[in-house]
Amino acid sequence: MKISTKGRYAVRLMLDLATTNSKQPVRLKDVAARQEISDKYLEQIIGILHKAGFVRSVRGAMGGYILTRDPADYTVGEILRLTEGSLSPVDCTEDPGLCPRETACATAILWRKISEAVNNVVDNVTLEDLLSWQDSLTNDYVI
Amino acid sequence: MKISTKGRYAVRLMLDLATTNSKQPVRLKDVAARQEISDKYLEQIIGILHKAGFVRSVRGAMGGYILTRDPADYTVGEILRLTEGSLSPVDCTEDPGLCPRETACATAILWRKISEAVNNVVDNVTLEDLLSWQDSLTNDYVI
DNA sequence: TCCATATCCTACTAAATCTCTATGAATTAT
DNA sequence: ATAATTCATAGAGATTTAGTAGGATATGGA
Repeated sequence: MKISTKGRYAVRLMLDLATTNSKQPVRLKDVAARQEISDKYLEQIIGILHKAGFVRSVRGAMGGYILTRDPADYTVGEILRLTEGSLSPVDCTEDPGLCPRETACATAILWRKISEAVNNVVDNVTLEDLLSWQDSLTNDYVI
Repeated sequence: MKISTKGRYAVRLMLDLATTNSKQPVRLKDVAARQEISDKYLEQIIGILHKAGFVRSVRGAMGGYILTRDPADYTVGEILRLTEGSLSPVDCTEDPGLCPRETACATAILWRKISEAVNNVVDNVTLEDLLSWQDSLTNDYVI
């Protein structure tokens, strides 16, 4: 029941881009350094996000990546589903006909409830929410 | 983000015992046949449940397993945590000090929200709930 | 033009985890 | 004694995870 590094790194990567939120492309190497993640691994992950149109890339020297939308317009759910696949705890809730026991299976109702609970969180948290949480954490609230 | 067969089978196993709900011990072989699960694999799983006191065992011929409590007194959360380990999507929410970024990490708040959402479901669903759902599914509701 | 700096692409791999299977010992009703 | 059952542990094949490695491609600036 774990989210793999791929999905977690994808969220941190997107949050990092949202944090700098510059019109200038951000180098992946810098993100990797700030987030302390292997840059080669991040390359693969941003490739997925790029292919899905979540980021725009600028190739060559002085290149990098830029968000294509406003941070408020990315939900964590999109990012996680893209990189992790379905967030359902079982496959049978996704794919009707997968399980012959389907119609009589009480546990399927349970798995669906879990799935809905997870979706309800991730589909209602945006990168902007993460940004504001980040602000709250880093500010000392000293008057 | 999947629950493994171990956890899912454990729930189905416990639900099966709750369904027969007999004072006589239920043979694991019968559970395995009904649930179409490898009986040797189920042996391992019930071993965990037995060690935790969730079931009582009767050894030897005519032996088997019996629930130690009323179905209403088992939450799915207990069963899943016992067999799957923590249901948190990341380890850092469980183990303070695990991650050096802890205090400034906005994503940790997200993971905690997901964790809470999952726990809120599984800790509020009992075997008795599963039993009643099962009844609704198998009954035709023909008047 | 040439070079340094980026992204882009694909293959590979070590380690862990998952999902059982296998073997046999211990226990008990008949 | 025998058959049926739980109990304990080892191992194995497949899959997934979490990266590495090695380059090809594109671009800004000297």
